[in-house]
Amino acid sequence: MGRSPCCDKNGLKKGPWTQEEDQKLIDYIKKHGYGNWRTLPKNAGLQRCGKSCRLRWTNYLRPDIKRGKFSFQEEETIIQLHSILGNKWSAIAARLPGRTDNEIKNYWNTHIRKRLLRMGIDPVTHSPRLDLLDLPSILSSSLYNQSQLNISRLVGVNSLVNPDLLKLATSFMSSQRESQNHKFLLNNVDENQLCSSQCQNQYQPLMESHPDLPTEVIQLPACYSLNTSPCTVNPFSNEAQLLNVDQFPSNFSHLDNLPSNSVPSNLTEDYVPLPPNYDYYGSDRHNQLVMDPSFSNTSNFQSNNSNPSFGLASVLSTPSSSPTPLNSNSTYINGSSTEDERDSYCSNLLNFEIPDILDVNDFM
DNA sequence: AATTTCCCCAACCGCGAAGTT
DNA sequence: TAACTTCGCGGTTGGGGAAAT
Repeated sequence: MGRSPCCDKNGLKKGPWTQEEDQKLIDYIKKHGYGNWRTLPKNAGLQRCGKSCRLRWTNYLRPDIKRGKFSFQEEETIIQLHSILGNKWSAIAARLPGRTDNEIKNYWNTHIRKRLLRMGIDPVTHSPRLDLLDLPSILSSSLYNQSQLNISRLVGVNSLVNPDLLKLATSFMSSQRESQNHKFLLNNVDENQLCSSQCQNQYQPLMESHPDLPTEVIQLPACYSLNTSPCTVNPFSNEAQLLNVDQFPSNFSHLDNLPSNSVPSNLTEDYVPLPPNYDYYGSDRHNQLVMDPSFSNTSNFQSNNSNPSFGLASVLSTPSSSPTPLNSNSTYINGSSTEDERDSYCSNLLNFEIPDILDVNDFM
């Protein structure tokens, strides 16, 4: 309730900070510490509102801030955490020492999010999006040529995405590879009747409203990794999971029968408990965000991938409840027919539920 | 070289939660 | 318990630099 008065109304300065202002703020906080942001600017001799001072300090001047490019490790961690926490940037930042929520949010919106989209991964649900499958790029990758695509290990996707759908996606690729031997692919969706009536029903409304949408352009992540080089992750542990195109059903009606809220036991096998040192980096405001130990002790959803941080993957992705709709960001292309426009259709195929055993609140 | 477009990121805005009176 | 204050979070904006034309 209530709100602090706007800076404008007090005639306070806005906009970029000068070096002098920075120095004043640093000097004051060095001497007196921070807190009571409302009175701080006055005491520090700054013509700024407390909010602005706090933001400047927490996002820029704080001595423990790590500046510079995000490491690959950090990127992976962000993705994995985002799959669990959604747009809880402060919670994500709490687990990335030296990074601020603002920095992570910016990095997500400007880099990671776009990259996931290009890779055919829904940045909100962290699920592969069949509607975004970009087979040409996948097929051109050495990864694919080596038949080493390992969808089940896609970071952040492997846990709750319906395994049959992963098979489906894999099979799409297999089938397309087959057809590539004869001619350039991507024109066989209809011919091969790969889309079930269910799928077609989901396509239908969008296709009607956007007849120009290319039905053949389907994108699957070559690897849920930011590494653009061929993935080196383990191949499918069970090659049988890679369905041959010939085995692929002519329709997917069986998907209707799949339990939407079940997590196959084999999907939990890759998980080990969280490392015990899940703590944060100092700032008092984040101390409350330490990982709940009860979770780390009981969860079976920690990935055993090389990432030392989170491997919870998309177990607790932020599907429909995500506060940020796909099209909420400026990177979301509006207007013409784009890959983003295709985001909506068929996505229901990848819906999944959070198992009851997990309490999302443990992460908050 | 000039202009336009794109992209990034620091900073702002508004809301809700938590704390205080 | 209601009213008010303060703080923190997430979404958005816009200035400026880079890239493209």
